Amino acid sequence: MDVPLAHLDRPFDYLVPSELAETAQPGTRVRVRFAGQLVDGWLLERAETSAHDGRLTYLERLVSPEPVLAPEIARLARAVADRYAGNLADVLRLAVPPRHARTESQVAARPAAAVPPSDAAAGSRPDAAVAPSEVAAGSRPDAAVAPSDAAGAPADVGAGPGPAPASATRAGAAPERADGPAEPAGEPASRPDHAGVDAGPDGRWRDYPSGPAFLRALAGGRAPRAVWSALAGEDWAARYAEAIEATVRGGHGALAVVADARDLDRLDAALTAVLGPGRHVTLSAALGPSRRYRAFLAARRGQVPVVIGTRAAMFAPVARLGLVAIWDDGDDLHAEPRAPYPHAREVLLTRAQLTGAAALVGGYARSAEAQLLVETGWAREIVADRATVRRRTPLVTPTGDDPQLARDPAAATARLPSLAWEAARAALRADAPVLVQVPRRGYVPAVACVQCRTPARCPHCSGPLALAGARAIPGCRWCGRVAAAYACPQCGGRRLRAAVVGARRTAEELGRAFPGVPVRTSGRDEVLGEVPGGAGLVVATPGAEPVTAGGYGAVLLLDSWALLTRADLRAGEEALRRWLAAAALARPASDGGRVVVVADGALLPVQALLRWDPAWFAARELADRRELGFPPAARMASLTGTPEAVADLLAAARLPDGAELLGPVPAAEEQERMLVRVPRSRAAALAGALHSAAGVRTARKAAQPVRVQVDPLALF
DNA sequence: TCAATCCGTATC
DNA sequence: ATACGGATTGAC
Repeated sequence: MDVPLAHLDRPFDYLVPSELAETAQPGTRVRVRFAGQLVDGWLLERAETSAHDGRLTYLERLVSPEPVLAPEIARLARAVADRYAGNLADVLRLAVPPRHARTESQVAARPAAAVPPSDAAAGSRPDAAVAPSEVAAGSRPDAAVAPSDAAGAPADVGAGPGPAPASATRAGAAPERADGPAEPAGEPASRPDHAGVDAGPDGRWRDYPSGPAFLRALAGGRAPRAVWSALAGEDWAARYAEAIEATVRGGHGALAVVADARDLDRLDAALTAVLGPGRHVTLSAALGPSRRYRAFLAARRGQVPVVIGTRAAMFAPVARLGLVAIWDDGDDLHAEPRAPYPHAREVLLTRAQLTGAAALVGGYARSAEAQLLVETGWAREIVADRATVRRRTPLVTPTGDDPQLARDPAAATARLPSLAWEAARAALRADAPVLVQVPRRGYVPAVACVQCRTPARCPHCSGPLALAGARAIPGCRWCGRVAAAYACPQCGGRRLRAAVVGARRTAEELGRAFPGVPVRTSGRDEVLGEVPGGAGLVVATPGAEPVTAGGYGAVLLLDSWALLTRADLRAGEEALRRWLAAAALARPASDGGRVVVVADGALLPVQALLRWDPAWFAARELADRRELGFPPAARMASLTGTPEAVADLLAAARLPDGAELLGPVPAAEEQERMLVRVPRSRAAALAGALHSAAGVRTARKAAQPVRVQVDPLALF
């Protein structure tokens, strides 16, 4: 029922009129009379009986005979709704693009060319849909629309779709052993090429000891699950294309999600090179309604075995799904901003869990969530050995805590430390391009110790301290306590200051520091995909770094201070993710590739960059989060609304044992925000409790809404 | 005692 | 939204 009210978030039974007996199949859109109104709905299941004792009404009409909602997706949507304390209707709105009638009739159902027939059993589920119901349809219109338990209530999966080691181990899905030898040890000291696909079935997965085994498992139709740390200079899109190709060769379909249009273009090109044209579709919100629906239909009808896209594709139907993949899962674009705010990584992992598909979570960096997958044994890591890492990695140097500015006056005005200036000059002399990464402005400035720059955290709850306006007394953004007598735990310092980002001007100033060198910028307004080799400066904001054919001679990471002091739980992780993404575009040290990061080399994220060891950092990060009780070690939900509404919801909620309330802190005007924290083992119970409580309120027609967000991207 | 009305709740 | 049931109220 397309009614986003929590207390109506369940199936309702309707009679199927005999003229719709054939066409009203599960997965179709229908119109029904509900509480005196005509509303849209989903036909979830046909059944011969109904548990409802009241009188049943007939379906009003069939919107279209196209069964757009695949059974697998119906189950997935229910699981996602449950995980995020949301409604099925909301998730289905995200999962199935709006119907485009003209497209639907234009694109007459061609015979499925790509993949062996499949569908209801998408993947390998024996228990998918119950009661297809012929009988009811033919004779009397007494069939019912009822998904009820079949698709609904995913057995309490403990922590939900996330890593739940116990339930994760299935015969077919056991992570492929990272078998040791076999692969060429004497890899020639060849440069990582920044373009091009290697010959051989394993492609360049050979650079990772367990890589070939992963590909073999995919090609063998098995379901390995991997967290992949890409080497510097890695052509990740080609590797993804190879993994997808292996999956298709193994007789399955694949789905890959990337963060933005640029990554999508790259993957699209790589996939076309490997699979040939017409074997995949791309799905993104940017396509527009008609093309989006067309691509969706092609996938739904099984005409292509592979779907790639941005997060709009995370629910895409894929016949015989054999692999779900996500690249750079730490990018916050993977978080859906519409209710119930699901994250692409979690959705894809849920799909892997539900269908027994393989999973690939890759990036130059590793998120704490990915680390959790590794540590719980849900997935195996695919990493290169240290010797290979060293061979591929540029030379990374920190400028130290108090960077000495370059002597050159022009460089000094650009706030360029001498180390950075020299690295850039050397690269330009060698006729190599130089990448300069500067943070975008607009970050909420956190406060940190003036002396040692340690970010200031609340002594009570470890939340971030902030200076509200001109007021000199810092307060906690989580629990609202005022930290009047704050003393830095590191150095005892008592003075705090806000981090201020000055970014844009740097770009212009850089041009002056290197007269005669062409300067290009890539950022929000205009994102460059690729720049030519040869001497030149490229100033880019994080995420907008163009690639260049031979790799950059030098990469400068400026104003890292602003990244590191963001008022965000993930500041360190995010800084490292952005640095690695930029540094990965540099040539290896053996080719003179250099990276200069303007930061203190003692800081953990900087250390991780120097060593090029994202796994090590992720392990530290996850350990910290465990200690502090932060996600993903704990599960959190935020409740936002007027104080009365939030209190009302909490009063109605039967929170699980051990639930902790943090806050309130002021949110938008007249609004406040509460955080609820539970151990991971209570995650499902928390979501259930919040959803029921929301149901109590919608049933009562409470006027003031409360926004419930499980795993909010930003905790403050 | 009965009907008009109010309120809360369910909605196939 | 609207329809319904049960409780409440007020007039006969």
